[in-house]
Amino acid sequence: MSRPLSETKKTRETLCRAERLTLKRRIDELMSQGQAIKQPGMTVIFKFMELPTPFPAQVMFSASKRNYKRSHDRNRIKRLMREGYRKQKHIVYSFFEKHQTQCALLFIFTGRQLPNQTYVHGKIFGMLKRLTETPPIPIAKPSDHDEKIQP
RNA sequence: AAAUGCAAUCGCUUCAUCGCUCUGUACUCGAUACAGGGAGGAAAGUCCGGGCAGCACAGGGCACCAUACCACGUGAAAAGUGUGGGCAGCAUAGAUGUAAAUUUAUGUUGACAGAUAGUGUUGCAGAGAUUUAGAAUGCCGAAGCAAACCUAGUUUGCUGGCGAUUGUGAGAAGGGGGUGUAAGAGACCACCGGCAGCGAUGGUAACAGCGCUGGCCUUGAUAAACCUUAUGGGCUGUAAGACCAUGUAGACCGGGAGUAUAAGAAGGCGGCAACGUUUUUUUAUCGGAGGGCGGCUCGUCCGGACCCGGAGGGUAGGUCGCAUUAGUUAAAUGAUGGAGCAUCCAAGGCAACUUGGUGGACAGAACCCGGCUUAUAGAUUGCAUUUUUUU
RNA sequence: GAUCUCGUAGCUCAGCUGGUAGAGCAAUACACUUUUAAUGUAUGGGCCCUGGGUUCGAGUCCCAGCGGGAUCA
Repeated sequence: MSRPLSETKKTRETLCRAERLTLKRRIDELMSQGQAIKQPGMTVIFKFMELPTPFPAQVMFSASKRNYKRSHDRNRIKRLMREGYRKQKHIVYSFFEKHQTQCALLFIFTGRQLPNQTYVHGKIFGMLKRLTETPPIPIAKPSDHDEKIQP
């Protein structure tokens, strides 16, 4: 499963399919058992679990249909979030690799108005910084459900 | 030149860096490198239709639904749509005319068959709303009866006659004129108008104008009320459907039906044999129970023993369907910067324009195709009308 | 992707074959009561989701849109 990655692949600012969360069963598990970090405008749900990918994390992005009726608005928000994550993912990648773990991430945009790139970029940066402050759980052990959300 | 209406087209361009998706090729097989493709006019709404799939192979009649001026394309097709035409309405302009109006041209709009096949509805108002209606305001005093008087008659009242006038209403039984009459009325006459029928002419046709009738004129509106006529339509929908994998209950309850007939072949058993019996299978006849052809019925097909209903149990993963160079299964087109081109704002200028700033309409394919509808900053082109300016 | 329903007073709903808008609760005022509640009487409140069309006349019929809700193997 986990083939050793070349050093260039890890450091380059890419986001291919193996780095995205695509399986319905795993998404359901993340939604029901994951922990959440909330900030105004954005929420992150994450869970340390074993993933069928050489990358240390898999990610997905979402925007609520209730706040954004039009599909092109939701598409744009997801594209902006994907761009921000792509540029800054090395922050969490190095952190996860140091602790020998894998993590599933779900970014939910909860704002009301259509944002621009700099706003989303800053939000993603703050989120990733706070992720590095959480105590990671090695993938060998089952995750603890009753863990408190970090302030 | 501007504005408005209609029709049509476009709807940011380009460069650099980073990144996404599909296909192909290469090798050290990493999801690495290279090459190529990569969102609209509406992709939207799902309002119509087709491809395609299932319901047995998609049959007849009724019911139901849809459509409705004509010709030619497109289409399986009523349709829809394109081009051209006919008719009707509206607007503008011109001509004739005192005027009402008529007519011509241009533009534009029209769910544009039938109300003389039948049924229904037509509130309120009004005398009366469609079986030759009705008498409120009215007109008449010819005819009949009665009374009075100045008694061959006149007046008044009642019976009566009338449908012109006023008024109501969306709509009141063709128009104004004459004859006629007690008063009146298409009751009659000429003209005009409408409808129907017939005839010939022009046109492929819709239709047009013309002529004729001892014809009808008592016959409003509504079919987007039922309906009539003509034409078309079987129903359900890609969550259709096919295959693989996993799993389960051929169990339970209620109801119904009962294992056909004949011939041939093969095997088993009994018997010395003829033969008998039983199982499997083929053909022919019959086709009960029940079911299908999603409304009913006819007709037809399946059905050789199980069928119908109830209540439950189980699985809910994958591949195909699925794309002629967009293409996926949490679903790809983005970000940043530079230059240009629009919009908007501010300042300057008589103006062309200059400087600075802002910053790009509606909107994102999910099986495909055609039509319709809706959203749309702005730009361009054509036609028509109006206004102003110049020649 | 497909199929189907519903928009009427502040709320929940009637309104059948077209004729001009109704019920219950709520609100306001008055009466009763020391006061409130309950009760009784009266009153107001609607561009019938929006825009066109048919018709003398549309909540109702037809067309298009907007918004809510439900279902599918």
